Amino acid sequence: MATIHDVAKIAGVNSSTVSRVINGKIKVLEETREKIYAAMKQLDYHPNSAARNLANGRSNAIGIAVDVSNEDAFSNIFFNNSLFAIERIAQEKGYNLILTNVAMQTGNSIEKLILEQKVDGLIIPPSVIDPSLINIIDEFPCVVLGQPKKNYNSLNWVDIDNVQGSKMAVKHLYKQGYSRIAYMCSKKYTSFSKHRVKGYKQALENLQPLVYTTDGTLIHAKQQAESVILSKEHPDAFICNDNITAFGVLKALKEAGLNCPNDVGIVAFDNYPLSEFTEPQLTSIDIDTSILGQQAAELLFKHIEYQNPNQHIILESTLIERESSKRQ
Amino acid sequence: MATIHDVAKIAGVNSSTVSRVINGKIKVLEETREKIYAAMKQLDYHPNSAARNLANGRSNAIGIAVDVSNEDAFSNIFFNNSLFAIERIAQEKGYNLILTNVAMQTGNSIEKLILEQKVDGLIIPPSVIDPSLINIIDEFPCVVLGQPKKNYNSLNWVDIDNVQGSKMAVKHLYKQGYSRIAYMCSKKYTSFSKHRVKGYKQALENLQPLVYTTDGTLIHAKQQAESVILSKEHPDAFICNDNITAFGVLKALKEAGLNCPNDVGIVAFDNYPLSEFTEPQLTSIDIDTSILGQQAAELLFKHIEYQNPNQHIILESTLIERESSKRQ
DNA sequence: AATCATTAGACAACCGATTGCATAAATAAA
DNA sequence: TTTATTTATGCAATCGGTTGTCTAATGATT
Repeated sequence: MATIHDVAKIAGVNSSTVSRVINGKIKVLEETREKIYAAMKQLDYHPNSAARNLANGRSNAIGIAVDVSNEDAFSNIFFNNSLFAIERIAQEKGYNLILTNVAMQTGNSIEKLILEQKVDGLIIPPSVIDPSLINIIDEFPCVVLGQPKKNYNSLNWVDIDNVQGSKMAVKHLYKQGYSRIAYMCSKKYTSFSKHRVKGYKQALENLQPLVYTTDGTLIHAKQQAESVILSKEHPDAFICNDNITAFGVLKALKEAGLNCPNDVGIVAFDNYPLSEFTEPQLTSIDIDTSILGQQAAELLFKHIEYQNPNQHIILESTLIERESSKRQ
Repeated sequence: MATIHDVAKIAGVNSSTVSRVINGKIKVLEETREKIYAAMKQLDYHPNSAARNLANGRSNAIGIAVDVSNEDAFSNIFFNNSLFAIERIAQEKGYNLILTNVAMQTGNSIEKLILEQKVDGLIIPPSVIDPSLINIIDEFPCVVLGQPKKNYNSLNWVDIDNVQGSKMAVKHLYKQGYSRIAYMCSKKYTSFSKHRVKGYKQALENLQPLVYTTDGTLIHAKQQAESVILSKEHPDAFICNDNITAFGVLKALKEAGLNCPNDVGIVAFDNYPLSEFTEPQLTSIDIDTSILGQQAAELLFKHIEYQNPNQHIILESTLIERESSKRQ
């Protein structure tokens, strides 16, 4: 591969001049510029990124960490619109995107990405944050995709307003005449679920909360629902942590001979195309994960290019009323 | 950040010795080794990856290109198990994974990844291959995720046996007593669809093929199906290019008052958890995209670490019989 | 015409690793 | 004891860019 020195030789100038021309850091005679471009073309020159990174101390890459032990893409918010949005913005900025899954770690690669200077910034899920990582991150450009625990609140983060989402769901169900509202939570440990359950409990006010948890699979959601609706005083509405869970609950209701929405109502987080397909169609809390990713990326680049924005962004979610919560 | 020279100074040795100790390329006195490790620890030393890449001419990264203009993660095979599997293997090998979406390209970044030496190998979809890329790839380690066009057949690739999948579907439907089998194709231009349609046509033998295409959305699949089943001589079975399409067709059937499987049978590609949830449960052609990704990654590393394997791998798919193709 | 300012580009150090070669010390062989 | 061999480590070049500083040439100022 041709180097900058080869180009310089052919153009009859010094490599420093070539470098400055490439990076637009100098005024040169039109004639010189043309000779350089001609040489670059002739040699099909492309700057070596490692050399460039070494010289200017940047990697021109951002890292995105995900934490998924389970290959089921449906249940993983990162692997949908967020990731696309982040990739798009990185590309616009001329950055590469390095993807790493911390769940199947052989070393702690987030720390490696920072310490070996492989990335100029990071987008991470709340689940990977711990004191030792915090220690390393310090002022390193970083955005958390989801609200971290309170003691890590000085980090930049972007999140859906999950608390508000749950509250909307509860209020909506109340208004529709449901009174014994349960929460079917699909994944105990994510920050999303935690906040949703929190909002649910707050909105219930003095009533007794009913929270059930599943391992995230449709089957398990169905089983959980089955065991719940057997009792006489079963809930007359479920808020489901995601679409898959809702499908499981719906199926359980059908098999138990209960009508949704008349006997039991459902509101579900996520708003996949499939939620319009079910019978009844699912009332959903729509979270725009594409904007989530976009905001995270923009925050990150603010930090990289300018300074730590020290910002928290909470995105509103909207309730889309469909059939599953509308008694006839 | 501490450099190798800082470590060397503190350990009282030359940086070359530190380098060789780190890379295990030399026998040193136990005493020297200990001094070096102590210094590394003291300074919290981590080698700079750019310098390392520059010096040894490798990037320790592989690139994965995807070609998705549409954010709908459901319809995109890359973003599910394949990507996970690839990431896992890359991590095991100590490589980083650089993700790029060629569909929203501001430059042609696959070529950049190669020419600027940002990656040591590439996994690409068939859609991005063209003569100019071929020209650059030459003997560059590369694996295509999906079978490319015949004239690019010298590339390494991994694919599902889509032709066989369709054939299985047709034969299965015949055996179940269906005779007018249509193919509902969701995305015209992917190599997957092409081979599936091909297999479908071959298995039909002399019968007239009926191929309908959609834009990939559930809604459009439903509309297409509606327009088809109005005619008196409508198909009595559909092979659907993916689960989403099948859901659309199923919905159209229900609304038209046609019973599935008794009036119209369905076999669908993909085997998402949801296919067990529908009523009737979907007979599916299960393709293991996790193994697809794994094989692709393994092939790529063979090329990177050893030599061009010049290999094509075709993975069998299996038909999972459920209710949607079983007349009662 | 003499002086100063500006401009275009060259020189060389530097980024932080790796590695071929050289050398000193230690050990073995004669 | 001298020479040959092995072992442990140092020296310095190199990978391919970037950038601070210097110089020569050109132009402006008085």
